[in-house]
Amino acid sequence: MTNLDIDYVLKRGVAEIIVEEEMRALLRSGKKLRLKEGFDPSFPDIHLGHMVALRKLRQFQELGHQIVLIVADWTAQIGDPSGMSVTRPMLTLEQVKANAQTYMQQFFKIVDKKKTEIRWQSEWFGKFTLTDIIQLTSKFTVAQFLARDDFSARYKAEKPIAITELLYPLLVAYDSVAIKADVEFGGTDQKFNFLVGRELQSMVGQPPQQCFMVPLLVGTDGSQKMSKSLGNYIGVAETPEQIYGKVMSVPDSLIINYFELLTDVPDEELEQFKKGLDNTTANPMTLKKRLAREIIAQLYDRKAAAEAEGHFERTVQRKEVPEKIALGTKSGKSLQDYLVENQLAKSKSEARRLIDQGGVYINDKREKDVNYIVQKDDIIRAGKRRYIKST
RNA sequence: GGAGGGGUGCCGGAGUGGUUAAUCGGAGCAGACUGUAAAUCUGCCGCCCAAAGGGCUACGUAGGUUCGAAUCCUACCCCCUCCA
Repeated sequence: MTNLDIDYVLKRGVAEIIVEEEMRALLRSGKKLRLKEGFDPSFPDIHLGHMVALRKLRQFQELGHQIVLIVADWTAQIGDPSGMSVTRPMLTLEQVKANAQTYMQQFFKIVDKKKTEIRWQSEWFGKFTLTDIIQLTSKFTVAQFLARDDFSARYKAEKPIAITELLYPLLVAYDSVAIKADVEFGGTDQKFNFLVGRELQSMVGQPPQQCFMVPLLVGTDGSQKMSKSLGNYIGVAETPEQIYGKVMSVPDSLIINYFELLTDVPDEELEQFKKGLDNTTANPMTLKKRLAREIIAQLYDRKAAAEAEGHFERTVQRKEVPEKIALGTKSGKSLQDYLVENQLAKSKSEARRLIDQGGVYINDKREKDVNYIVQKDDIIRAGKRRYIKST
């Protein structure tokens, strides 16, 4: 991540910059820029989708700029309208603090802590009065807000839009004013919010922020954007083995995209990868292994990446029994009961199905008898890769 | 205040008296195949009984009609849209 040049930072893995020319001018000016990044404490887990923007923050830090991380303890209560999620539970102060803690642990795996300033929304919204809110809301019209993609889509689809949701972009925009942001970072789904921030800043006489948007990363299912609620995510806090495995399970069609957004493998090399995949001279598996290593190396280190790879090769590719196997409960029960007892199956019916379908192995031999009595030190494998050893 | 629409399994969404544990899609799980935990194909996919098979619970909640209800009736709760 050395000799970063501005073109690379502004082009690689970037969806849109508003306004690119102003952005370049700012970078040339030599000013230390304040880069805004918000975080919703109801969702403290960071996944690779977030990592795309965080990597950009990191690059800007290396160019000498300042990150301002905003803990959105107020807007968390509203919920980002783009999520269309159910009404959120109100978080207690302790929960918010705990989540912030968790979040930052993950955040600083990618972003440099020393060049980050942390601010809480409550610093300014805590003092907000009704007058402030009326002033703020009077600056925009309903039509402007309904123009926003997901609002209009929901409106047309006769889906509900809470009034507080209209407030969300305003509050986020005000954050930009409060911290005097020069640039705001996020996914393309944040465009509207960013633009409101930009507009609000100029209304109050601040130079308007630049909007730096990265593409939304597609999740491991290969179709929808990566998100925790869809279950198609790879969390940055997961173990190297988990990350490695999940990266390998990403559809082959996403390989190049992931390299582009999540690694610094040079563009020229990616060009070769692409050619190789197109004319099938490159094996997608090999590329994904590289991809997995690159990602893990950023979140942990090269060594962890190599180890995760070893683990994958042994357990998945060569189907070897892993070195360390969790110990199960006492032997002497029927296999069916034993699976349930050790949570390898949720119910007896499920255990039966698993056995009937040939998904259970005892000491490497498929066991089809649900009444097999589990012996001491049996190594039981349920499904592809869940192992347990009886005691 | 008025009018209308709706609440079904993890999610989406069919079904409007029996043949419905409930079409279908997605997710998930398993198997086969594969240089990948990719793709593809096949199967499973409420719970319980060793099983052929059987039993129990389930379609917002509570009652009712009926030999039989997710489907009909009554009350209640909740959600959405439109008009004002």
